[in-house]
Amino acid sequence: MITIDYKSRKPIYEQIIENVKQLIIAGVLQRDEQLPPVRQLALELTINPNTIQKAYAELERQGIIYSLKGKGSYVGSSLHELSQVQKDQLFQELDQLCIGLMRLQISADEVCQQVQKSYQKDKGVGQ
Amino acid sequence: MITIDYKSRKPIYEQIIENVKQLIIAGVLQRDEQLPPVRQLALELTINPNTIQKAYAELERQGIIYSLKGKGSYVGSSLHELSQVQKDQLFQELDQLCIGLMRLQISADEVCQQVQKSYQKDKGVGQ
Amino acid sequence: MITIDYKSRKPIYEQIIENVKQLIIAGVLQRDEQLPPVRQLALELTINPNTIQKAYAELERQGIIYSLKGKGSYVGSSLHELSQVQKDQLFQELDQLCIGLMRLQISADEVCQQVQKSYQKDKGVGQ
Amino acid sequence: MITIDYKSRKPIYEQIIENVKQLIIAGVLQRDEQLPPVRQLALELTINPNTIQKAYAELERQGIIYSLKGKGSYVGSSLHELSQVQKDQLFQELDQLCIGLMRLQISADEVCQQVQKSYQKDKGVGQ
DNA sequence: GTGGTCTAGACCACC
DNA sequence: GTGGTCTAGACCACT
Repeated sequence: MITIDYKSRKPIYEQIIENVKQLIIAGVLQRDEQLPPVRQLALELTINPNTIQKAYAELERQGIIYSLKGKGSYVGSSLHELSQVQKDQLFQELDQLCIGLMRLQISADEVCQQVQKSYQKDKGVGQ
Repeated sequence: MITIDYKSRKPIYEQIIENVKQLIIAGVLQRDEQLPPVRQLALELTINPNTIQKAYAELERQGIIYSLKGKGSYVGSSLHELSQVQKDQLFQELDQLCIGLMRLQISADEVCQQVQKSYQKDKGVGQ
Repeated sequence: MITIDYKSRKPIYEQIIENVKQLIIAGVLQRDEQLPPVRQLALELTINPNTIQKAYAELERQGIIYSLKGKGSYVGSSLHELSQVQKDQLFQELDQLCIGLMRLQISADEVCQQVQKSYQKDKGVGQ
Repeated sequence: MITIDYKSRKPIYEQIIENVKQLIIAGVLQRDEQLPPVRQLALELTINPNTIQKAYAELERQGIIYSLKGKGSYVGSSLHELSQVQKDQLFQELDQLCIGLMRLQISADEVCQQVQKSYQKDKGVGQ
């Protein structure tokens, strides 16, 4: 459900944060549903529990999830414009990327074709 | 000519390397043309000269540029498939981005429109 | 009668212990009087009965109360200097607090005024 | 300059956060002044550097300080109502404390005397 | 078993 | 030398 890119420059704990947010937006994780326990997720991803803990702590600080000591972590309520913020962030990254692509004399059309290809390839992955 | 994103996670010296490569590929910097001196570029970007130095050193190690002690740094000759490698890297990043966008239920078409917009906006910047 | 601060860092079962002790010292709970049954108190405070149980167990270990299987828990006899120990603890906390207040350039007089206000506000609550 | 109460229930990293905030408010740490480096402070307090790091990270997140990789951490600018917030928090703790003190039949006057004593004792410490 | 905190020690990128 | 991230392993409080 949650995938990590170990080669990425983005810290693992931030990747987890992004992942959880997206899963909530996509409706995979519902309101008040329990998140995978820290240790279990650590085992699944073969990552140190502290790293998961850091991600969950930040999610709680943002009001995205809430934690009950000794019980677990759960999807919270304050998710209003989560989706829009995420989208803006990704579109901003896309913008940066396009600057680089332009400099390589790559046409917008070719980029779009590549986008279509990515969508085909990953179809069904996030569902 | 060279732009730095200080908020980016990508190290400054790597941003410089990328920038120089793209400028060479785009033909802005020609063969045997002199690169901006380390100190001057450091002043322009208000960056520590060591950081520029590190970028230039790596570019020389890769054979992209050559340096003449006491004279300056110049665009080298071994640029064969520079372009293709760069393109592959950027397309891979684009791929990662698409995964996130799909999860937000954003259609490939909307992404392509955004790409077109970016191209319009930045037209002429990199030239 | 017993109040819990769920946001407090002090564990719930310790808060209960403190509360019971203070109620005994204040004379609200008399010698050999029955304490609220574990399950009832759990319901009132919407807390896990185990937590109440843990508090009562510790109170019994300290000799403050005694429990009769199948009957209930009762206020015990060994209460000699309970009051003094409690007072010392609270005064120590007060001391810590004053250090922080001093650093904020808040005068002792202003603190005292605040103390008076607290006493006014809570008058009758603990009785 | 920074003091930790190891017996306190309040996590060490939170105590550090409070301490730094108070030092800034009291004017001991000025705008753009460098904070003690993570490792140095860790040595002074004989605390793990990770704990200091956690405190600094949270302070940066709150906009109280800013960090420059490889250079250091510095006092930031967004300190507007820091003082008032801190005061409110401490007064709230004081309020809680008074409730306990009242139950022990300790008069407001006696509490105030104790406050005066604390102020005498710690005079000059925070300066 | 679950989250929260802390220690010890390591590596990386940047200055 | 400095901040940022991560691992490994531990203890505590709560359910």
